[in-house]
Amino acid sequence: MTSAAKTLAPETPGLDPAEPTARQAAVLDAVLALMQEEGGQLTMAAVARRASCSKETLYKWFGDRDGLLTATVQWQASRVRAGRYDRQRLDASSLRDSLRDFAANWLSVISSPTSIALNRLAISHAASKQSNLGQIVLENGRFAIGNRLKPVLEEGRAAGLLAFDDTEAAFRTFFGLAGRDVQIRLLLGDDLKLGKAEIARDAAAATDQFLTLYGRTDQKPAAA
Amino acid sequence: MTSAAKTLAPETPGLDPAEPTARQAAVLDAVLALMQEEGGQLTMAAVARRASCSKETLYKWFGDRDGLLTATVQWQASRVRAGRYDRQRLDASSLRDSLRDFAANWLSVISSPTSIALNRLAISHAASKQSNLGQIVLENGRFAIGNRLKPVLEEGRAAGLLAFDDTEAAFRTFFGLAGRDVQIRLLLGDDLKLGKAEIARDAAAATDQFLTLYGRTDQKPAAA
DNA sequence: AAGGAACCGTACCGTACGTTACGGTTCTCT
DNA sequence: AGAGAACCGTAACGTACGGTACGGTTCCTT
Repeated sequence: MTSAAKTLAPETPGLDPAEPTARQAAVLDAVLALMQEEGGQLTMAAVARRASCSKETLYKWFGDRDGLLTATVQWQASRVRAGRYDRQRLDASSLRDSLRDFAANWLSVISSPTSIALNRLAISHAASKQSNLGQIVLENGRFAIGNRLKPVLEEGRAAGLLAFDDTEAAFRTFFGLAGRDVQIRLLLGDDLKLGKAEIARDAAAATDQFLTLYGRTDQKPAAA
Repeated sequence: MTSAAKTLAPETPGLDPAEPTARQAAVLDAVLALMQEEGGQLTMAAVARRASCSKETLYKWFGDRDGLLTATVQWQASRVRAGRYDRQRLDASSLRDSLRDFAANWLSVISSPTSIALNRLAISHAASKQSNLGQIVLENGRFAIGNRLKPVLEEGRAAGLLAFDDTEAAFRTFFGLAGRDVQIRLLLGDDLKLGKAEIARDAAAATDQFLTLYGRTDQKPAAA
């Protein structure tokens, strides 16, 4: 923590989170791959070996081990930007579809090996208070999905499809209905198996429950 | 992992999880205290210093570092056995009270510094696959509350107050409604403040939502 | 009181790993 | 082609920490 660890890619000025070069991205992918393997040998030497680069280069690019891990977390976060929900005309059916997509997408994310490894890493570091990995993961996970879903909820309310006072509270209910015990079980090593089918089913169930709680004129239209 | 690490307290035979002696319990409490401090110096030397005992004794009693941590987790688990819910006659009101108590108790547990530290530790170890701390924590957390709450749900169903097919699914919904994003945020270091008042309010809200989803003839009896 | 077990405090050992240093190679620029 | 930067592979260094050894002290047993 003494030396550089500031500018990640000097050749692309102006970007603060610092877009990594292709080679740097390959290194970060190596880190991601490495931390998903159970043996968990996440050492600088292992990263250098896996990425076929020298340790000197790692330190030159990322400053220290913490910088490398932070860059890795941000790198992964930067490509989860998928799934924009363009505002279409909202009726009961499209709202339900949107919610289902959100829930299914979220379940897919939190059950992916990458997310599990990343969250474990960030949680470990949150214990030692040595970095802000936890904040980064939160910002790109729980809070990011909140910021993307809340406009949908408010549009649903504006369209008379949903009824709630506190958007945040409504979102947290949806979050709980969708996620339930999945994330904590996976983080603790329970081998919960979540296939596409289960995710789709659970996302639909959570959405139906949410609409039961917050839907307005909408009710059970014998969906399934 | 080469030497002892089997019988924790030879002077109390017959107990498999091995009730620790008073002195040993003091050591385990030192570990618990140590892992709640942010600096997180959870080394054998630090434990010995904190507990005013020698490292040699630690190794004699617990075998190795992993044995010490496992004993600590089990020690903490052994005293969360509080909150037995004696089956009283179940009416709508007492069921609602029971559910609120469960939710409030669970929120208190997961927001306590001890639980946070313990879960962080277990999650870190789940990454390295080096022990079964994760399983122990799951067994005494998520699954323990499930086993205690499910009978209540089934009594509620038997009494005609609740309607559901799958007890496990109903419990998981309750779990999600109560916990929502609380645990993951706390584990990742978000400084979410949960006082008694918030817990009581959130537990009541979760219970009301659960009863809306699963209650039978029961509805909003203008409780508050 | 004598013997011994248990235990404390400290010193010591070996290893793992973060970090730095360096020689040799490849790539870039002019 | 030649100079210099960037980088790879490997070696070396220092420290932190898990685990062990040992002398001295307390306490229990007989």
